[in-house]
Amino acid sequence: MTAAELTRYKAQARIIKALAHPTRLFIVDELSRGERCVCELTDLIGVEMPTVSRHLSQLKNAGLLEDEKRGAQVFYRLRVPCVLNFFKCVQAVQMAHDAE
Amino acid sequence: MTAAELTRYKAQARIIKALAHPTRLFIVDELSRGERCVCELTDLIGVEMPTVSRHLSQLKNAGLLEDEKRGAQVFYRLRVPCVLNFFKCVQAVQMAHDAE
DNA sequence: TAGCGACTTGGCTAATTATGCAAGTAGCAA
DNA sequence: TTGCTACTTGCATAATTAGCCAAGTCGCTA
Repeated sequence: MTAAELTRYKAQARIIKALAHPTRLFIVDELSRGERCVCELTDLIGVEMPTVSRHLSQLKNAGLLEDEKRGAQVFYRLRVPCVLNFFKCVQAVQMAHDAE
Repeated sequence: MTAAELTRYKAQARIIKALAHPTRLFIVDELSRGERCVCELTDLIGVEMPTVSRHLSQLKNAGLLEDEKRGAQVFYRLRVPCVLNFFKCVQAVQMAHDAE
């Protein structure tokens, strides 16, 4: 693997890693139905708000979400809808695996 | 998040996590061009064989690869081609992010 | 301007992950 | 059966990640 390839794969891994957590998958799934503020997501998920906030930052830093402050609240939304295709493929993997 | 949802997201996260590493992305990319034995991948990647072997196990346990022993060698191949679509979407994320 | 609610960040700890070296297994060939 | 090559697994360590509580910021409203 060349240094250039390594750099490229690291950048890709960072994006995929942002999705590689149950809570963050839940967030993406929820945001596929429209924007949500941090407090709404916190209620839905059931962990402390600081934890949710960090998950959201991670997704945002990876380029998957964008945020908008409106008054005291911060709303997050999906930036790149194609990530939802991941779910379909993951299901295909699961079915192939279960049927082994 | 209900207990059932949590279980589902955990299972999905495990599969996505298997892809969330530069070396493992390289492996998937390489295997998209055909099966490879552990020694070939080891040469290409440039880390110790035990490390490559563990990355391969992780991908296999997630249901992404299958292996076949032929003589002293073990050949790995992609099991679910749709994971290659991930790369396209990841590129879309990167472009959207860079253009921000 | 004082106080409140919504959010982010700092600091810490526990858990997970990545990697290397060493040791073990399995197939083949002398 | 001895030895060699290909691979996996054990064990230890370093690095990363996830979570909580506490403290800080920012916008609104009394």
